[in-house]
Amino acid sequence: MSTAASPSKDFIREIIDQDLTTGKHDGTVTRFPPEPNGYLHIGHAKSICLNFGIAQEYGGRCHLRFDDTNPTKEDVEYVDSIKEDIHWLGFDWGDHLYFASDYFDKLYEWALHLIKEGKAYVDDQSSEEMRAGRGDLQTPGTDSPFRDRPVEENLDLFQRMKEGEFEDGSRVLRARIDMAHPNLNMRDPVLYRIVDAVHHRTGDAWKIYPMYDFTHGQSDALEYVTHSLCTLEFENHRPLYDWFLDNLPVPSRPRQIEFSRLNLNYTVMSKRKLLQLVTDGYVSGWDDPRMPTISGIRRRGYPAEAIRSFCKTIGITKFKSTNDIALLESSVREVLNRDAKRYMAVLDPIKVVITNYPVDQVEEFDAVINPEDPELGTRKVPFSRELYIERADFMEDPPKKFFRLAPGKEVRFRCAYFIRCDEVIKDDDGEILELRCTFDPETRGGENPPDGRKVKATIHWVSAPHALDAEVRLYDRLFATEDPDGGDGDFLDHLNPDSLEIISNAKLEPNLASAETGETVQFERLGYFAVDPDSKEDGIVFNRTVGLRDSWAKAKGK
RNA sequence: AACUCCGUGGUGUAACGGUAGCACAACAGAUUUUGGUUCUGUUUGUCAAGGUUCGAAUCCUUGCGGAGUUGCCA
Repeated sequence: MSTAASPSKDFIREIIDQDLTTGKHDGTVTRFPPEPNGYLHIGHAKSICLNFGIAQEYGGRCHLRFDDTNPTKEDVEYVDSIKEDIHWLGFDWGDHLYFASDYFDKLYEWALHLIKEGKAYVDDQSSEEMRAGRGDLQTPGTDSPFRDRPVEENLDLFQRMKEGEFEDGSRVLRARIDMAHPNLNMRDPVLYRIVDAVHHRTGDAWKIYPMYDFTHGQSDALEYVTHSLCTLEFENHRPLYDWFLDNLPVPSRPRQIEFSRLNLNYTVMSKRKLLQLVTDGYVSGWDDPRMPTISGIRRRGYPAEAIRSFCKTIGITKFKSTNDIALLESSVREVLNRDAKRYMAVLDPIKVVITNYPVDQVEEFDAVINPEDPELGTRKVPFSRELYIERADFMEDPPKKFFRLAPGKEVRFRCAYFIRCDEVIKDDDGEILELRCTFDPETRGGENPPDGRKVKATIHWVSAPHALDAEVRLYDRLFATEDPDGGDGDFLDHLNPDSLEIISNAKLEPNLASAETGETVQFERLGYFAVDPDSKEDGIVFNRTVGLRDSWAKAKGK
């Protein structure tokens, strides 16, 4: 369905098309292979949309495989959150949930195979010695003194490594390829290392663990993955990926294809840095709404559909690029404009008293729930003599282009009446306490009056006695500079000190009492706001998802 | 000249030897009971130099620029 919608295909889909037409494959199998050592972020979303998206489009399947070959870093906690995030994004792996650790026996057997073929050996060098022997970018490496160890000795040593006879780090199993290879990954890479740790799935069954390189391609082959899609930094691992497939009796022949990872400006994406933000308390957790994690984005109120459409617009290429956060926000607004219910909320209230409105009278006005979806109908909004409006919607001494309320000026209170400001009441410090205004009964519902009078602005309001109190958390970008990773110094130096502003006395239209946790609504003229899980019975909490486009703010800034 | 990969408006991406297009951003204007939405228009680009060709963003050569790679991480 979506294949017909997109006029052009990325280079990966073109390769798949070709493999299908040439008969190289008669189906398409992809996989998403996270290591369960952290939370997923929007960069992973790109890969998820690619792999699961291809499976959908081609009627194939996409496996979820946890790359759990390093027990010191991994945990089930991450397995669970990763599954949740993928589901939230709208994808499902069906019965195809796998773990690299499922293949430990097979991989061990294949290691023995290489040893017997003279293509792997046990190396007793320390990691320092190995590093020295590897050479560097310019100079070839030198052979390990253990490189020509007899097969029987290798078999014996490797088995004893497995049985836990040796200390961590004392020996490794290496492939016997070429110490002078221009690609460092081919200079006798490590296949197995000794790790004395409890694995979250295999417990203490293993004392040795395979490396990523010795695991990934073989796992793909065992699962009959046809196209193994990964990011660019694995490009120079591909010769090794292929070397294992060439030298092992694998059941199928997957192909690794690399694409460019996602970068976004004004944020960081590396797991290490995100972790530091959490552990050092710069954010409230992995799901802090300012984080680029899937859980953060979700809590912020970004719809999964917007993430998917964003991933579609940025495309798949091999060139390094940095996407503008504005592009993501534009996808978010597009979905939310279509779907979000509208309400009125006042974030920074000033009291307004309608002096000619009866003291105890309350009227209910009909307000459209979503102009993009008229079938949703209308809601009732109470209006009374005392109201709140936004402080920014009143100026005592307005500039020419200011259309909103000012002394002697008239505006429309949305869906209610034309209101004129007569008087400004201030305290001794000159702080505005309230505005005294009058309404025009001939403008009921906000209609233009019979005399043809017009106003230039319509502003939102909340009836004071009916208002719900709420906390609203306003988020801005976490970093003040476009590329916090670039340049000199610590990325933490680029943190935006104003990335969170908490408003504790926001006034909401009473209909908002029924908003559910996780729901994202529009506060008219302000932006989109999502109900935070911190909300309690007696106090609702909103996160600002993203503001509305604001051409007045822009004009004012000039 | 280590090796590999990559260079298209401000950003992201298309054009598969035949009119450089789309989205975001920006800037104008129209509509509007959200300074929202919608609609219209405008500005800005093929890294460079050679070559092949009737014709080059696309093919070739050279140069320039960027990224990745020297974990017993993935």
